[in-house]
Amino acid sequence: MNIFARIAAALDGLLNDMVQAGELPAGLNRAAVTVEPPRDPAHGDMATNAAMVLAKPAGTNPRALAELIATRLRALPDVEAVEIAGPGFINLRLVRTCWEAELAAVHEAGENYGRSTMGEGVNVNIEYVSANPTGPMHMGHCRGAVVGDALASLLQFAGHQVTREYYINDAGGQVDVLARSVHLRYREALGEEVGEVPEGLYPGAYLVPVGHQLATHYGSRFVDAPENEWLALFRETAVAQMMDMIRADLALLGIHHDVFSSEAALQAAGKPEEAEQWLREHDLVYDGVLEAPKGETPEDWEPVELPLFRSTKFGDDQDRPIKKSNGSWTYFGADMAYHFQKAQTADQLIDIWGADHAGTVKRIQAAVAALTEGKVRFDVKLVQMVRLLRDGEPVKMSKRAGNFVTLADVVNEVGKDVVRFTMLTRKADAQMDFDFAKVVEASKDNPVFYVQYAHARIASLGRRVQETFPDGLPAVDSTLFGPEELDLVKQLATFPRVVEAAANAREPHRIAFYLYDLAASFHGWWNLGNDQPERRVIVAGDPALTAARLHLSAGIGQVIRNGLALMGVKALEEMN
RNA sequence: GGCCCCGUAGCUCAGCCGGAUAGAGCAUUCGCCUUCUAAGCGAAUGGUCGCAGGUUCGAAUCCUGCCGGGGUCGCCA
Repeated sequence: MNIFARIAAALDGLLNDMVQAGELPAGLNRAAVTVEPPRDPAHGDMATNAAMVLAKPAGTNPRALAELIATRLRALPDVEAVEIAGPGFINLRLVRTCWEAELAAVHEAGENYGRSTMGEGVNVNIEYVSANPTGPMHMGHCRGAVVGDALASLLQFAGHQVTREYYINDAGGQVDVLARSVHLRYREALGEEVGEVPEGLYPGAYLVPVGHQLATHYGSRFVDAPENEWLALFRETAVAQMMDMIRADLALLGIHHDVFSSEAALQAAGKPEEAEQWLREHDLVYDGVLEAPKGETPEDWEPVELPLFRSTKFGDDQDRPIKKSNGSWTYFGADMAYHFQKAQTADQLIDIWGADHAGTVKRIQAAVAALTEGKVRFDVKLVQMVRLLRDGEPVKMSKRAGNFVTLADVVNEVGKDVVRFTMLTRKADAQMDFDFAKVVEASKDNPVFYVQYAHARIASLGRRVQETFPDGLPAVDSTLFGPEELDLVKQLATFPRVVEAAANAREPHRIAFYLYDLAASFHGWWNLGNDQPERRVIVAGDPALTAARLHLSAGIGQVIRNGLALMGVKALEEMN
């Protein structure tokens, strides 16, 4: 239990005592009562809003109630001072041994410091990436991949059972296009002059080897054969190889999914039919005709009767077709069944989507709400687009000739850790720029560098201290800490809170911001030693002080490593 | 036209399930250092939190309506 939760629990117990003593009515809802660090550290170590929240339902005023609570808080052994301020805040200051103990707890827990049981083992399925298996990963997929993966790690660390899943869209028209593109490369491999790849087919050279392989394997038997004889075979072969490429690309980023689900397999197993039947029985699917979209009507608009899901019952603007007029499933129809399937084994679902699919969020949430009867928490996290820049100039990309920036290109240029960290330096639903020059810049305004630099400085201490104190150091005496050192410990102590809050909000970027703040505090502390050698971590001639400061530094390093681990970034031992 | 996201300092962005004088980096200005604890350090200036209402003891945060930017819009994935 972290230090804030511990004080919150003590407060809760003390409120119970007040009920017993008749100072508070029984049965008050305490859900809104918080214990958190105040915005201004001058107010103390922690603040609670208990008096303000409970005063009205208790029929008293905040200041009077605060007095009663404060009296009991003062009796707690961890509490050094209590003050009432503003409209009824209760500010408390903890005894310093609390913080000394917290630093010890960082060392004791090590890589587990910050781990939480908040998730209570709840089973969360998080689906991310799910790029179409028609080519290598490009930068458009990158952000969602990193955000999804970091969120998965974060939820795990916060006590959830996490499944990382990838949905392979191997059943739609695009994979047929892929198969036809491969057929062209297959003919090419057999010596045919194919010239320029026709419009509408995938031009990328990455399909050449697939064509070669098919040519080697099957010879010329499919060259002039009708499409129905080779389409499925070519499609499956191509998809399998594209997925190998995608897995390799993801591996470059350190991403490994637990489950790969195939849309084709889902359909072959009759899952969409099952979902449809269940929905029809509950009058949530009916056969109907949609109105033409408002605004401009498409020229080729023809009213058709289709099986429609009543998503309007769940807040969508329009009911949505689950099958096309040719009888095959729409993407939504299959996706609905897919989510239904995921909900069989998971307590909560999360999808990470590109913002270009924002328009379809309501219908899938409606479908999940319908099929699970509202029992499964389901979040769709939208990840906004990333603009690629080189020295401030937008990187030109044309889809033609496969001239797009691939994920592999970027990772090879700036490195996995830089890509991952940078993708987490904005909240997911805000657009961001990725400038090749800036992300590798060695300066204070590059958070990647700044955090890594802090860790490298700490790591350097371990190497250097042996030169200064070859005979070793005495045991740690944390009573030697001054206010600056204690402030750093207090900042470390908020890490478990940040983890829980970030997991709860499904916002992994908060870890990155926390680490940046922590690094900034560390650098500030470190810089005190610039003009005052006695303020350095390693103080020649003072082994006791050195031991204490080294202990704190190592604690900071530990928390930085733990945060970076959640982001999937390796901490550097030295800068190069 | 509908829907979704965003709108906070000159710029790029944080702001934790509403909380006490709204934060950081860059830029600007002013000092310091020119170092071997490495690619600077310290400080100051700077904001009607897009606008207008509403809910609340209390709103950048929640609700409604506008304005501006981006995205998306029948059976594509």
